[in-house]
Amino acid sequence: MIYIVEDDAEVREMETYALKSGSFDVMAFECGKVMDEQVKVKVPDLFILDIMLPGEDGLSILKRLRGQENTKNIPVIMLTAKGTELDKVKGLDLGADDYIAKPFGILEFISRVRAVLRRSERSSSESTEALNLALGGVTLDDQRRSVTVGGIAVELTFKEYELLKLLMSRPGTVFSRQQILEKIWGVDFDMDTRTVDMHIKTLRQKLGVQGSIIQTVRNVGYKVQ
Amino acid sequence: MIYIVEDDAEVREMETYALKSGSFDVMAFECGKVMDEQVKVKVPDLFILDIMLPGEDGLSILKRLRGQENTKNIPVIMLTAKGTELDKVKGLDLGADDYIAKPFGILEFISRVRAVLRRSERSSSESTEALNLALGGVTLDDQRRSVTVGGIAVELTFKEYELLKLLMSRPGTVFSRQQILEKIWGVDFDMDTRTVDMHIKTLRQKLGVQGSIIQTVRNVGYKVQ
DNA sequence: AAGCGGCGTAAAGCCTTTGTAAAGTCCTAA
DNA sequence: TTAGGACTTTACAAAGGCTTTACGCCGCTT
Repeated sequence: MIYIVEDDAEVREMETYALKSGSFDVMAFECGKVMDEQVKVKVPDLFILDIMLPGEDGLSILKRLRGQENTKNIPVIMLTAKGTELDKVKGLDLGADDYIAKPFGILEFISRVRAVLRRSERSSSESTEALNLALGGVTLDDQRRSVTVGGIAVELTFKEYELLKLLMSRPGTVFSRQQILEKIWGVDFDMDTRTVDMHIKTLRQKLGVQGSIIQTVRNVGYKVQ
Repeated sequence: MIYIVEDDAEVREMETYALKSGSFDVMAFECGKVMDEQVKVKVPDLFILDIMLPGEDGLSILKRLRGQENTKNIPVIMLTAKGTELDKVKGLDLGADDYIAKPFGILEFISRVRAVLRRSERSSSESTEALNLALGGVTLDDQRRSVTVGGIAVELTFKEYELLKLLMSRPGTVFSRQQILEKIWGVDFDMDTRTVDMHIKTLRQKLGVQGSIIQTVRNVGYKVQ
């Protein structure tokens, strides 16, 4: 969810339209005051603030967001009119995550929103990252994207690696083929394929003697243990 | 190396003496202008700025340092005379790493300098600085910005060098094209481009037989090993 | 025991990803 | 302004993984 504060109705609708067409959830507000109410209800993933606003300006809103515990780590993109103003604002460095000068193209706009969200996502999940799994003689180092069996490195392809990582992330838990397809392959998949079985097979093969840690649960799916 | 800006000669010598006795390298300047010349020659590990200065004051210098690419991540300690002034300055939060109120004891001074440097070192240890890498027959000297293969110097362009440096900074770790674009090309890159592949190609070419240390990880990115 | 559905395995074609050359663009220095 | 180098894009070739197809085996049900 993205919250926008922009006083000009036309610009506001353009931005909303652009982001929605980029398949983001958007709520737009005319001023910071109105947005504050909504922030109490739900904290968004990103704020987009116009700098020039009647009443409280964007910089002031930014400062306030940075001061509140629940919003201080939410990324903020500032929008500003003139190039000269942009430099000045950047120089202030009040902790916005990006600055975009008007006028801007829709594609650039979406792309920079995406970039900020991507960075924020990564930095927030960095703590969760660096999982280092070990089970039996099998180890998985997610930093290096490497797998060893009994200390010997094993080369896995992309799908094989993702599959093993998924299974090892929850030892003992059974994953259905449907779940596996959704997590690794993505969304819609007509459940009439042997692809998962295929990759399970090559995985077991490559894991050698440890291949038996991957167990078939008939009529349900696969698990490791 | 620590740079100090302090107009009072007596205080300046006291500070210099204190730090030298703490086995730091120090250079002291009477005003920001003089220091600027030296910064062009070499960027220090820490700035210590007096706030009250004739001409350009310390806060202004600080703002300038934060605005320049080569100094924006260098820690800064601000020195100020009165306790009341100290609070005011702290409140401004202009991004200094520590504030010390005069008068202060030599030991406290040294210990706080040490603390700031320690913190900065830790945070910058992962943001690759001044690294001297070697891997296989490939060496990278970041001081001289030179690369050799089997002892023979190889000429790299800017992007090629940055790319190799990034990859070699974490041998074994896979970098996605997206990550590479963000780190070397800058932030807002959401585009679909083969530029990275291109530079990988020329890099491998220039590294000759050692080109194979750069490995493709299909569907993920590149790594060196 | 036979039938049935689920699973294992192998091989081959397809399709996505990557390598590479070459043309094009941008930037900088003369 | 022009020339040169660095960088980027384009287009096509090559490679490799992914998916499908086909068939055999196994366990469960009837």
